[in-house]
Amino acid sequence: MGSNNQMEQLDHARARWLPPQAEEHIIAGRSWCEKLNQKFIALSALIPDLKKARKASVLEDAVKHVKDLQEKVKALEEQNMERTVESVVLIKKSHILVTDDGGSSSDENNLDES
Amino acid sequence: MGSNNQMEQLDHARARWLPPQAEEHIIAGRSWCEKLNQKFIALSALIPDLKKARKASVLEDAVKHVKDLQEKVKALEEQNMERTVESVVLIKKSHILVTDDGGSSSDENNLDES
DNA sequence: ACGTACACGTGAGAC
DNA sequence: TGTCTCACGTGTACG
Repeated sequence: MGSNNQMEQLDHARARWLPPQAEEHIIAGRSWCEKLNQKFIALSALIPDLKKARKASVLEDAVKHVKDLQEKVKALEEQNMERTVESVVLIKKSHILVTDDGGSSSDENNLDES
Repeated sequence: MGSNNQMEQLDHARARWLPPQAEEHIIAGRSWCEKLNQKFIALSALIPDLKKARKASVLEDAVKHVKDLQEKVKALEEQNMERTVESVVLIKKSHILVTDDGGSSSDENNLDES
């Protein structure tokens, strides 16, 4: 039988011969891909309620989550400022009550709480 | 020009003929890749101080940024709780001062400010 | 000249 | 079934 040609070597599993340089290129490409995948996994681990293990979903949900967190930070900062103001107002009020010297002649110290 | 054989078609720019099915597969693969790239861009737009426009950097810095934001949220929540407690204490104190019924019979209302 | 980063073609598997 | 998703090989470009 005359089947001992090159085709015998490069059959079922892409085992064809390559110059060592090209093989390193192949390995470089593969490990780059694997590295990216690890980072995808690392990112997806930080995202709550990740439905689908798809790359597109990881990126999409990462965007949503970052936006949510930034909103949350903003809301908390505002709330925090309110609380600070409230404390200051209360302290001032206490001071007024303690020293008993406030509010009789001025109209800007009309402090009401809701 | 007598060179109108198939070689004319598949010359310099991979313009070889393909069955329509395979061509759709090619287009599917390409648009999937483009879609991912758009999401990469969308994510990188949310990340401050992104040095390099590399996919690996986007994923890495996204992880860092999410962690930073989560820490920030936690810190703000704690601070907010402190402020809330402070306000409550001040309100209670004010109430005591106003109603003037505190401290004489109970030892747990010993509120001091520093 | 070598390594890194990437887009695309493509085969395979999932749904 | 046809579509979607992905890993990998590979050509290309940049440093």
